[in-house]
Amino acid sequence: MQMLRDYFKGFGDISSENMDYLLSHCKSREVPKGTELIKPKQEVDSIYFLEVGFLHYYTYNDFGERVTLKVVEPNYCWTIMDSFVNEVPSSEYCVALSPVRLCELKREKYQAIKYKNQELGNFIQSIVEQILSAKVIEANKKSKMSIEQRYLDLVENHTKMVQEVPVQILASLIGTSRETLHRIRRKLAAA
Amino acid sequence: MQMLRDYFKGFGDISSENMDYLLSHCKSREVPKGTELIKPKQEVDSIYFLEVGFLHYYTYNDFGERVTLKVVEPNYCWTIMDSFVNEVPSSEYCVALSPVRLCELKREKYQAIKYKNQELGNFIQSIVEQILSAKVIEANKKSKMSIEQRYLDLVENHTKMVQEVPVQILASLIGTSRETLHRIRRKLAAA
DNA sequence: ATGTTAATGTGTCAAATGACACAGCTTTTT
DNA sequence: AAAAAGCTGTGTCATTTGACACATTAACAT
Repeated sequence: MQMLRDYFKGFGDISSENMDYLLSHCKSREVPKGTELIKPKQEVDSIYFLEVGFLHYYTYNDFGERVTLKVVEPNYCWTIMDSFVNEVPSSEYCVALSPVRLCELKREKYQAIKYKNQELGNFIQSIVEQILSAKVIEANKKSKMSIEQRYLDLVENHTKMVQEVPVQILASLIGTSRETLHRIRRKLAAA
Repeated sequence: MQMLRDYFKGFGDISSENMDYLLSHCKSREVPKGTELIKPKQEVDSIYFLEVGFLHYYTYNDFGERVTLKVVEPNYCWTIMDSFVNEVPSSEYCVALSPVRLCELKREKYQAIKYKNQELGNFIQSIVEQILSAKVIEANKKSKMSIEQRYLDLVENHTKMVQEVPVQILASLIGTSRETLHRIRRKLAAA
């Protein structure tokens, strides 16, 4: 749980009682490689915090191609937002790409934390605001980068992901085919 | 203000006193076409709600090309998240594409509302959660759609925007060149 | 009203991309 | 251990795209 504790700390100060209360509602869990954590039609009622390994969050487009929406890496908090917030079934998949350890926070627990006391309410509010801000920054950054720049960004800022996740998944993540990503890698290796 | 009132109502129920309190902190404002609402280096300390007209939110990439990040349309709540949340200068532009009427909510007012009472605090929290959810859904949708599908989506769900906003801006918004968008339009017109 | 700037439509051409096809490896399954 | 399944590297080729150039039209400023 130390990793999650540090993650929370990054969002601001909070009393140690409240921090312990928060952490006591999160349950650690091990998931073997290949596990389908989430399938379409399933209701997602948890937020996940990844400690070890990688998750593949993906869906299919109208042409039947698999599209990677996100590769979740350690020290990242993730859920299927639509399903979690609006209490509707997921239409997407999430599979463990490697042996994974994660912390799970159930919706009821999340709600309980929000209303436990003022400090916790404000703390959660602040986290959600900061995550929203990060999402918008990420989307804007993606919009202005070329495919090659997106790959370089992965290499630089997500080195372990590039090493451990299949190239086809990375290609889809940055919005191209595995062949084109391969050409980019070949070009970069030559330089 | 009626438009903003209805917008808030869409996020859930709230007492009429609190609704009035909320609205009393928002200031309506008219902005002529071409106004640079926001420039780089400027600190953005407001949230904007658009009532009439269109805003062009854009930046420049490393190749010096202008990239449209968002076309803000009526009944939409918008700000430069990074600047607003983290209190840093903007690195992006926002210009009125047409005569605009908007409501402005300053950061201090926003903070005051959050802490005014429990119901307002929860209400704001719920809005931020729902906006976060919408952002993620939007980004995922974009990831799985082709350029042509994105354009068709604009035609279907943002008809007025397609009519009033220059094609080059729309092209950039959906992630292509104006020539390619033109080809798509020609093809669709033929069918 | 008139010159100026911005936006649009269109054609050509070179470059980038995706679709296939297949061989070589690695990992998983039986 | 053998078979199957999945991932990777690579070449060819047709298609798509972006870059450029330029004519036409619309919007704006003086």
